[in-house]
Amino acid sequence: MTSRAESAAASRRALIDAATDLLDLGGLEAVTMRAVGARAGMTRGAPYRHFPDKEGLLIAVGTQAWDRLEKQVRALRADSSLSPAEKLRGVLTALITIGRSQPHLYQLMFSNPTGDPDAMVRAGQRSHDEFLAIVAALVGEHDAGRYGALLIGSAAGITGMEVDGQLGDKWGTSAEELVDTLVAMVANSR
Amino acid sequence: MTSRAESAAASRRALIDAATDLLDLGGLEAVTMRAVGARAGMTRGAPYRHFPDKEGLLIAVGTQAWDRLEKQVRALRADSSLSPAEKLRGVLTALITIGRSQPHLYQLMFSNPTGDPDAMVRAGQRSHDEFLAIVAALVGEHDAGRYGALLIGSAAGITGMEVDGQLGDKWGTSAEELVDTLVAMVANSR
DNA sequence: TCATAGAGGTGACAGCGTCATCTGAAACGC
DNA sequence: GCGTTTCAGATGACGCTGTCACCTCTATGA
Repeated sequence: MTSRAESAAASRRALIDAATDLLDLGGLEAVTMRAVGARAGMTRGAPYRHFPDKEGLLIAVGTQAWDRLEKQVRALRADSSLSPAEKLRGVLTALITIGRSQPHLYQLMFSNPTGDPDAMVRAGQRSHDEFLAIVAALVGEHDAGRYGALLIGSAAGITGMEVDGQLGDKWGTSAEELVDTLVAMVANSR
Repeated sequence: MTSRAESAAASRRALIDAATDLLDLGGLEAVTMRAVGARAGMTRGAPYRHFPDKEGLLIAVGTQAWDRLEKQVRALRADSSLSPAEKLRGVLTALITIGRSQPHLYQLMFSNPTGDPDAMVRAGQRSHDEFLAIVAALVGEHDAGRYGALLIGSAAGITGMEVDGQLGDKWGTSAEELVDTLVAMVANSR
């Protein structure tokens, strides 16, 4: 029934899920290898059977989150009932939603766990490719890179402010309003 | 000559400088209370005479960086030889420059050291106020908040991508080009 | 059937943030 | 001028962390 490979894969998944839960519940400082092991029903040394070190585990957590986002973006792109601008708005809204519901995970996705400078970048590569296709449909192939980077960077920064609670009180606006403004500006600039 | 208050202030400054140096040299993980004390010519317990804990020291480091930026923004705003759009471009470029020359400090400025959710926000308050005045001169008082948040968030996100080295190879653009695009879009949207 | 590989448990170590306690010198009341 | 207070800094200690070496046990494969 439970072959060794199966149980190893299940353990790996349990560890990633435990780390994600701890991240959501108590932020990055709550994610200790000991706590992750305990929450996954193991002891402190067990995670090292599946990940080289803590950073490796965190990269796996971020990769899983990027994979989930990629599926959403892919679905949006395939939805023929939406206009290019609506698809773009959908992607940026999905980003905001992650930021709001899982702020610590969101920060991890856009962070750079010391060491490999672009491990998390690679994790988000497929999402970025999907996103680029949506942007290209709106502004054309030639400007897709420039506007894509502008939109992703802007959305990331805006969501970051939203996550830190800076938007509402201080600037009197919301992340959605800013994204709408941004999409409208890009669509008009063509 | 060196009264007690003076030497205490000097020690405090030395500790902040030491922490900033360590941050620049080896990232956040290199900033340990022990190393900060040692670099400032003291022992590990000494920093606790000037800061309640490590987070307090980091907030002081971030506050100092925001204060420096505020002076730059203030000077830009006062420079009557610049157009509103040029002033805006100058501020965003200053942000990019910090991100490039002191990436870890930059991340700290926009991070949220666990605990007080807006300690760093308060640190940047005066910079933000100065910035808001510049934006208001460009898009009018009514839309200043919305466009100000959009611009700050976008610049922060774009610089973050630049810091992580994502811009050049992957999207084939630069932070300056994106900021120029952004400023042009905002100026045109009026 | 038996050797092996690999998941998981356990003891140990150095480094960390932090605190209680001690020391010495500057500041202050008289 | 002298005793007292205050406070910067030094030091020992504690619990927690990431990580490793080593041990145990069981599914796997010849």
